[in-house]
Amino acid sequence: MIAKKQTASKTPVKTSARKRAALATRETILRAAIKVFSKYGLSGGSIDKISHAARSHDRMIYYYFGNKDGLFVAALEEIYRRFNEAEAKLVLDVENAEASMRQIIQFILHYYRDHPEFITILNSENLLRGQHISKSRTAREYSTAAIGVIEQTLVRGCAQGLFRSEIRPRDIYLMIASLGYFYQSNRFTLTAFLGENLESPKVFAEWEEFVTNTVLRTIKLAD
Amino acid sequence: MIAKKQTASKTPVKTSARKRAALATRETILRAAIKVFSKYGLSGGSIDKISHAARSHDRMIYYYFGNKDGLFVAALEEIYRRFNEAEAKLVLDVENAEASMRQIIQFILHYYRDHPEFITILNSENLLRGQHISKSRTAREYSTAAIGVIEQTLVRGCAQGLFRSEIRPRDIYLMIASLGYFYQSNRFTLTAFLGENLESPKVFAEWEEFVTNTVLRTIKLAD
Amino acid sequence: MIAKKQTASKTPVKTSARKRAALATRETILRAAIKVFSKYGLSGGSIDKISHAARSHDRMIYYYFGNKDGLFVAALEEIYRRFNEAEAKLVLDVENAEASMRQIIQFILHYYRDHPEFITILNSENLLRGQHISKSRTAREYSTAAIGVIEQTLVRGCAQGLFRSEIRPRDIYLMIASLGYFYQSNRFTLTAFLGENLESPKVFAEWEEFVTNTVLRTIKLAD
Amino acid sequence: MIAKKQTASKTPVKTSARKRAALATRETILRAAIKVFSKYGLSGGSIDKISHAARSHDRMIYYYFGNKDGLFVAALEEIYRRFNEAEAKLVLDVENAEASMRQIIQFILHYYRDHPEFITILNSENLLRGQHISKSRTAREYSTAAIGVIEQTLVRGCAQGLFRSEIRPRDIYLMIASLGYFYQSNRFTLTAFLGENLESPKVFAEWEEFVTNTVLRTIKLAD
DNA sequence: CATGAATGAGCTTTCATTCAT
DNA sequence: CATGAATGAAAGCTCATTCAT
Repeated sequence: MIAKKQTASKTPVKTSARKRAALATRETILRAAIKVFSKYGLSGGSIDKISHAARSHDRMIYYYFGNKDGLFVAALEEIYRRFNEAEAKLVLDVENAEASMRQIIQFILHYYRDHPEFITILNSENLLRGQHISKSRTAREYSTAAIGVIEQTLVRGCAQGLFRSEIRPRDIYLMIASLGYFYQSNRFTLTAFLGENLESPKVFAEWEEFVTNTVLRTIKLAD
Repeated sequence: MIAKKQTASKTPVKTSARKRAALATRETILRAAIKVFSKYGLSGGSIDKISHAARSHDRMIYYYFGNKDGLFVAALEEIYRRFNEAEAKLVLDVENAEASMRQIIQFILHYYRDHPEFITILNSENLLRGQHISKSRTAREYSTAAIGVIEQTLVRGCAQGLFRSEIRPRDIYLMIASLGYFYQSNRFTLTAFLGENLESPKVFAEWEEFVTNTVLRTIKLAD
Repeated sequence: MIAKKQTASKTPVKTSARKRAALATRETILRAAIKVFSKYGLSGGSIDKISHAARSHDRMIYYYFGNKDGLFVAALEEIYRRFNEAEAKLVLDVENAEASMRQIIQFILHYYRDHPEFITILNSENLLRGQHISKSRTAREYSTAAIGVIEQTLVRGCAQGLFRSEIRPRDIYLMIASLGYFYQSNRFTLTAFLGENLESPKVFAEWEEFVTNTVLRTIKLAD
Repeated sequence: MIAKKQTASKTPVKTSARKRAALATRETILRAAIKVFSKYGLSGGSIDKISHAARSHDRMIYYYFGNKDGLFVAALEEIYRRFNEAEAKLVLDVENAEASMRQIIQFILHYYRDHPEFITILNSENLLRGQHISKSRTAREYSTAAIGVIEQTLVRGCAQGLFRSEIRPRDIYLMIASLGYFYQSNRFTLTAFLGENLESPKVFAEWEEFVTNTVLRTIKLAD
């Protein structure tokens, strides 16, 4: 019933081949699950589709993740983890607050564009009214990091006399996320709606520029 | 085999009781479908759940909508129709461009807040990569209206020397929609993420103000 | 419940347009039923497929034929009727018994080839263990005619000192029917089985010749 | 998702009890399928009827045969296999070609009489225009054997100066099959048609004699 | 660590048929 | 004479999950 978590090895020096194989199976299933859930949603992404995509067996999913919900939770945590990992690698120009902010905006918009599974799985979770994420302890930790980066940049910009002081980091985070997320999440209906292909590089680049200008206009002091 | 569309009656003066009842059945099913699809998504929203919610029978769904996809398309077009209908009722203060813009922003944000089915069904459609909307002829017509309102307001503001002229109406439409949509669509994961209840009236009001200020800051000429 | 038969008009001189239209509907449905039952069998040939093929409505089938079984019975009797009608048009060379027999064989083999629905519907009825035909009064009448033609020819051949006298007409009828029917009825499995396309004109012509020779060899006195 | 064929065990010495039980399940289903398809045809023979007849569950049919078509193909191949198996057991009197031919005719006619499922399932397949058999690799192999027996007998009879040399084995095969098959396949409509019960042993025996005499008359040299 | 077998409930869809006008 | 609306049962098939090794 209860999913077995990939526990830390007691003998860290020499992991047995068996254990490594097991981890590989677990990872393969998880990767497949992310792909399938991303494409079909939670109810549309069947255990069968996933085990097949992972070239494994239904039974293994129950072995490693307990049940379908357990697998979905693991998928959800994994996509958050990946986003965080990517963000941690972001090297900002500490000298230049505006450049930093541009980098952050670019990072978020590009991450959303290049990781559609991040968006679709989050949407699935929101369709379920966040019933999994609310139980997860890891979610909050990740948010602190994400907003932290923005906060530091805003503080630096303020100190340099470039940015407005009354701006809340959380609002800027939401603003950038909104402008990046909605564009990707709804690109299919928007494409039909606007009669313009939002997946074209040119259209995306224009949007990126608009977002960057708008965010900076929001946080910068008037010249 | 073929879904019957609710066609205009040939004898408009005297609609028979049966015909009225039939329309009612169709409407009841459609309303139930919107609710169920909204709550469970396309694959999660079973025909059975819908017919039960409509106090009708599975068979009638096929009678009126052909198949599940046909019903989903009808639901999709209906939520667009409703949004458009609501927007058409919006009475703007033509004298005051800034007030107009505030009204538009408020309308959109409130509409998203009060019609979660609009958001979840659009998300479902985007999960399916827009496979239904791309076939719909009505989508484009609706968009023209939605952006048209913004365009007129921008033009008026420009003429009055209040707004910047280089702003594209489509960008402002996307901006407002993004800021309103993402907040609602992702409110569950965001609530867990931020540790702040985005459904609280106070938090919503603050966001509304932020969005309004930000959009106006974007379009207004510097004082 | 009970199918309404196409009753004889009370005013035979002047059939009303309405009545003619009704007959047309009935005939169209019957023709469509024969096609559909022929292609899909009784259980595979749905009321819906038939009414659609007839460009009519399900309800009309019940109006004219009572229920699905009634329609099948009508189809069955119609294909027998058509066969009989065609046979009645057969003009035999009364002077020459052997030529007559050749004509009969050719007629049967060609009729089976050109009317696959005759074969498939009979097969459907036999799958149902003849449950419809056993109730039909018309079947026996038809058989008398069919065998009668063969009997007359055999008798003439006998009188002319050409044919053996101990031959039973019923056996010859069964023989010709067997050799013609099996070839057509099982042509798909035989084609796979023999690796030879039984639908090719050349292969059919060879079979026709073989059948003719064999039947004549059976009934003719040794020279 | 994919039908599992009953593969040869990797450890042939010691088959587990579970594996044996599984094979039994598969076999029971297959046997039930043959009975049900035989009685109701392909579309009339429902999965439910079959699983019930096999005292198993719907689900197991999909587990072992993939889908209904897969089950039908298995049934089709099985009845061919059985016929072939029975024919292989046929011990012919090699010294006497005429006796051999009588044995072959008797075997075929009796097999058709005693295995009505062979006939009805073949008819079902022909209704479907041979869509399954054409994909089967085994069909051709069986035919070679069936005709081979006749060919050998004809060759021997020729060598003994008893049979005509210009006779093609394939025609004789078709002739015997036709005369045996049609009689059984259409016995219900023929019974109504002829007013004679073709299932009575006496009538069958007479037909068997007629067929034997006719075939021999066809292949034998005139005395 | 892995797997083949089994299960029962649920899925979307089609069936033949009847009702009310 | 014809038709749109309605119905309940059953169809083929997939679902998440557990059992026995």
